[in-house]
Amino acid sequence: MGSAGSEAAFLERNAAESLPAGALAALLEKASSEGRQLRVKLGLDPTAPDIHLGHTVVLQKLREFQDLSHRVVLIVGDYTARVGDPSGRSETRPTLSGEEIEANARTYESQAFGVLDPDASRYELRFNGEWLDMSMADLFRLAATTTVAQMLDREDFATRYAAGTPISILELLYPLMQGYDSVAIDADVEIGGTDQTFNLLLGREIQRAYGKPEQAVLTLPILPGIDGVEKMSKTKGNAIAVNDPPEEMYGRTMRLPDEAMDTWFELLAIEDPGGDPRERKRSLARSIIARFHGEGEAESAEEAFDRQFVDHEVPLEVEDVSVTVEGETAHLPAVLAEAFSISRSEARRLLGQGGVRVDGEVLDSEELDVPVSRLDGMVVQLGRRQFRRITAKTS
RNA sequence: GGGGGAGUGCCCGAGUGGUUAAAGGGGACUGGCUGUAAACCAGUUGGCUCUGCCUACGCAGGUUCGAAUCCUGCCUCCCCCA
Repeated sequence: MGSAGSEAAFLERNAAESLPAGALAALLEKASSEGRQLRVKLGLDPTAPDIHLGHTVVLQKLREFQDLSHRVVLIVGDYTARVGDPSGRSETRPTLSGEEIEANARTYESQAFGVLDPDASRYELRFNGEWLDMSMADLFRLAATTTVAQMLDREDFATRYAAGTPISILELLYPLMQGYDSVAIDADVEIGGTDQTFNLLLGREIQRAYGKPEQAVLTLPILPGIDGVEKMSKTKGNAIAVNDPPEEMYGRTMRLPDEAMDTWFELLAIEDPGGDPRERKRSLARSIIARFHGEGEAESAEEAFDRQFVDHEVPLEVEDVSVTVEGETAHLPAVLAEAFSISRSEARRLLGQGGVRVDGEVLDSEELDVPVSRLDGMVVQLGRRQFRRITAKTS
């Protein structure tokens, strides 16, 4: 099985697991001998339209399949999203309207095309409402495929169950719906992070229950966020989104702990130049920006970074804000609160901690009322990395 | 249907009538050091017209000079029994 074997090895090289063993190679072989494409599935959550680096790890893998001329099927979980909050206890996830989901999906899609090949012969986008809007009878059939014991095999369910944390029936239904997606689109392969292992494998069970061939499962390691520990996610604030501005990408990458660099280089498939940690990280940052914004942007982001954090100068581009003042004196807490969208109390705290600068000079926390001329047209720095150019506007 | 337990600040988690804006930890933020890394040191982490005032311990009432702490109703969750 020569080439199919080496293709499998290539695809599996940076994967966490390829299950069951040998299945992927066998599928590639079969596809090649039958002259057909493999259908490679990825489900996505339409509540989070912005793609971050963590998503790109999986997308990159899909791209590799495409480059081997297989077909990627992205599934938008519009139906599951409309049902509402799956994890009963996480912050109320607003149920989205059809239009919002559609819009999110399109945003996601356009961002994903930064990595994926949009060619229609190798790409397909589907909404699972197409088949999940099923009758009770159909749901019964689906629900009968799996036992509670099987569900409790999943580690997070088992943990939560043991800890007495609520698990809604709806949540138990989610893996089933995801598995049914594989039935509906005849998935040959499904890809996901290692945290999806259970769901992906359950998809096999469900396919079998419906008399379909079982998909191969390829899991990829989870990319840690810029805290270097937790899974990258927007809500945890440790993500770098592919459409973040270059300067922000650069700065956020530089905050990555050294220990996480190896993982990032490997999972993002960026060449590691070696050398001292600082240079490696700078190179990592440039490569990330180059990938999503181009070489030129990478250069200028680095220059902006050096200017701001190595030379400690005010950035070239600073956001302008106009702030309302009364008369000739400005009340600092009020001005800062308005300019940076924080509370006045927080502004006072920052002032007291020496965290506010005007033109590089720390503001005296004793004087809360200053002449307007001291602020008007000046660049105010809050903490280490927030800058605003203030324009005073008399009310 | 019955019995028991629980709901505290961004998160976890102490506190069972008074000096509690609420211990401790985590996270986050600020300052120092530095490579916007790690480690470490110091501090902050409800709001405001800020040497004080207001609002807060699931929700709504009540008892009391005084409640997160006691009582009543409601909501939510967990466990056990049927």
